Formats: sequence, structure tokens, C-alpha cells
Amino acid sequence: MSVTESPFKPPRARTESAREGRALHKGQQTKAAIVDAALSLATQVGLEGLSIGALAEVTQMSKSGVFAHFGSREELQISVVREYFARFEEEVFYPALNEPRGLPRVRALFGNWMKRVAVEIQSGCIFISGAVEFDDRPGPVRDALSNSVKTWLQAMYRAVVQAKEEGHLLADADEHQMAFEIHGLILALHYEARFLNNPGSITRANTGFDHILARYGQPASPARPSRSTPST
Amino acid sequence: MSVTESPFKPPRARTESAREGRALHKGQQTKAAIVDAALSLATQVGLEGLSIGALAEVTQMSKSGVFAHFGSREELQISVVREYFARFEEEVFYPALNEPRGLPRVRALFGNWMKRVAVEIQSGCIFISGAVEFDDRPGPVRDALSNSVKTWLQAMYRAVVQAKEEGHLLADADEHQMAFEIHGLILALHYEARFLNNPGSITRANTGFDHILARYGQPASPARPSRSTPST
DNA sequence: TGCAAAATAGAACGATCGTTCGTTTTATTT
DNA sequence: AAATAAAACGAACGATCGTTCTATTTTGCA
Repeated sequence: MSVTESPFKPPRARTESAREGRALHKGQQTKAAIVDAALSLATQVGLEGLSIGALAEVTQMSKSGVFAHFGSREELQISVVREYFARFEEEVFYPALNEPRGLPRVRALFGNWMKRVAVEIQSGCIFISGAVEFDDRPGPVRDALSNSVKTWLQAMYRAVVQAKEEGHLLADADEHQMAFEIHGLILALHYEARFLNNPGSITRANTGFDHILARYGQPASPARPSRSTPST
Repeated sequence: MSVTESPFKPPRARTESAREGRALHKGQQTKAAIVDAALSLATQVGLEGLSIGALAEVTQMSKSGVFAHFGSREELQISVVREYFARFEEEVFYPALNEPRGLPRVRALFGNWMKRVAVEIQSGCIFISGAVEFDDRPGPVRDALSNSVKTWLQAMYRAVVQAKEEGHLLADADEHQMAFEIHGLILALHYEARFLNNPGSITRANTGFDHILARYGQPASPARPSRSTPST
């Protein structure tokens, strides 16, 4: 099972097995468990509301035990942001790569995004709450958040650019503008559904996306039936 | 000037003069000053970040002196929400009533809203930060926030309905949908400009509004030159 | 199996929070 | 000017926060 050992003992003799995750040292397991609990806690109370004491209670550990894994609350927050981003990628971004470049992929990205936000109407979204909490509080947490969000929005933007390259969009379509308007739909959905409890918000976001496609898309393509979704 | 005195001394013999505001008792003056300071503090750190200690420092008062005016932190937060809403009305809503019903008024409402948000890119917006902070924290603060926001969004919605009644919009225009999309533009502007520091966000929000008007408006009306605004 | 290192616990710290209480100062009215 | 009510202060409270330190337990490897 173990790899051939090098003559010089590496600083950390990590028993790396081919199957990832199994031979994790105890510390890394519990750290992962803590981050998992921290993530679901942070989606409810925000990154600023995240407290080590509450986290210790949830994980059945001592405060210092939790703390030791991160060294500071800031590092814990950053870990949460990274974990959230990883799951976001896994759930929203990567699956859409199975769709062909161009409009289909843009549709898939938006669709996956919508699926995620629909869940986050109950649980909360760190990219949104974090933006509010850290919008004028510089530091590594803000940087981690900002980089994650920018990476995702860039991915969305690139997909739009490709759609234009594929000829799926009008030649004079402004890709940045289109991405901006899509982002607005997601934010309005999150705001009106989660805070105001407005029913029908999901349908409106989907309809808004159809409107955007109708504006920027090639009128040549046969008008697809609008992908209506049951209201909430 | 004083009202005829009732034989039974009222619990509080308020010296009410005709001119509002001048004969304010000392307490009300300082309370107004505290709320003013609290508002500008809350726009930066949020309603949850608002602390009585910090407020006492800013106003050069003692903590207990500040506290006495509200009786609880919650009441202070509610006062801040009310003050914010009052200013929002004064700045965004009422001036637009000078425009004639219909599309002109919708344009004015959006324009005033944009002006306000453009400022709030630096200072922060309580309707947005508060929504995130209280979206799953029931209580009187959330209620005050929610009511204020709903009142404003309703006002915007009514203006859109009137625009349709005036024949300025297509007969099958969905007013709720249109209001939703407008709201999204504002939220995207706030997010991308304030948190991500994306230049050009103001222009994109204005362009997005033009797109919405182009979709819902009567094609009969002569195509106005798009009200472009210098980028940020 | 034994030993070193890693992981966790437990107690305590200084700071800050909202809040309470009794006192003193300031405004207002008689 | 005296009397009274309102307003502001100052100190202290209990709670919670992130963090530090030392001791103890658990883990992984020889």
C-alpha cells in the first residue's frame, strides 16, 4: 500500500495511500469535520457571526481544541471560504463543462447556479453575506472572498464570451453587460426570496434569464419554449 | 400659544409651540443627534456592528447616557432603520412624484435610486446589509427593515403599474417581473461596485434599465437616445 | 510494546459587549 | 429663585469573545 520510501525522511512522513482521504491523520479528519460544521454554521449566521465557542459546542470539542486547528479565527474564516468555494465549483461549475461550449454551457451554468441559490434561500449564501460583511473591512478574509467570487464571475463571463464566439449571440453583444444582468437576477432572487419571502421569485429569475437570452441571442435560432419552472 | 390647560395636570406638560423642532426638549435633540451618528455608523459596520460603546465615543457621551435614550440596543437599531427609511423616502420617492404618472415617473424613481446607490457604494446601504444580517433572525428589527423595504418596492411596483395603465408599456407586460429585474440591477450594482470595485458598474446598471424599458415599453414611442452616463 | 509527536482538554486572561443602578448635573417649570 | 423633572454620568455586573498556556490524552510509527 505504501509508496517506496525515499532514503531521506521527508519532514512529514505522510502515509499517502492511493485512495485519497482514507489514511488521513486524525487531525486532518477532525479539521475537515470542524470546517464542515463551520460552513453550515456560517451560512446561517455569516462569517462574522461564526464563533469558536459555538463551533466547539456543535462539534463536541473544547474551544482550545477547535482553535488549535486554525491558530486564529481569521484562518478559520478563510478555511470556510475556501471550502465553500470548492463546493460551489463542484456543484455549479464543473458539471456545466459537460455541456458544449456556447449557449448550452451558459444555460447550464445559470441553471446550476439557480439550483444552488434555490437551496440557499433557506440556508444562506456566503458569497452574498460575506460581501456585505467585508465590503469595507480589508484583510485576508475579504481577499479570499473576493478572489473566490471573482473567479466564479470570470468563469461565467468566459462562457458568455465563448457563446458569442460560437455565433450564439449577436455580434454586438456586450458580454460584461450580459454577465452583469445575470448576476443581478441571482441577487434579486436571493434578496426577495430569502429576506422578503416573496413567492414566485424563482420563476422571475428564470424568466429574467429568458429575457436576457432573447435580447442577446441570435434571433435566427428557433425560439425555444421558455423553460418555465413552478413558482415557489 | 399653549393649549387650554385641563384641570388635571397631564402627565407630561409638553410645551408645544407651533414651530416644530425649535422647542424640542434637550433630550429629543441629543437623541436625534445620536440617531444621526448611529445611522452613519451603521451604514459602515451594519446594524449588527453598531455598538453603544462606539456610539458613545463618537457622540462624546457616556455609554449609559446614550443607552438611556433607547432603553435597549434593539430599539436603537429600529430607530436607525426608521431614520434611514425617512431619508430614503425624502431623497428617492417624493421628488419623483413631481414627474407625471407613467414612464416618466418610473424613470425618475430609478434615477433617484441610482443616485442614492452611487453614494452608497462608498457608505453602504442598510436595506442591503440589513437584509443579510436579519434574513433568518426574526424580531422587531427585521420587521422594521422588512416593512420599510416592502413599502419602497411596492411604491416602485405601483409606478410600473401606472405606466402600463397610461399605455406606456406593452399590454402583456408583467409589472412584478419588471420590478424584479430593476431590483436586480440595483443589487448587482451595489455588489459589484462596492465589494468587487468593478469599474463601469454604474453604466451597466443604467444600460440594463434601458434594456428593460426596451423590452416592456411601447415600441410606438420614438426611441429615446439611451441615457448614457459616464462610467465609474 | 514503547516512545515521541500530535491532538485535545481545561482553566484563565484581557477586552468588549449590553445593561443596571445610584448619583449628579442640567433643563424646565412654578 | 426654588422646586421638580429630565438628562447624563460613572462604576459595576455578568456574559461572551478570541486567545494563551500548561497539562493530559490519544495517535502513529519504530
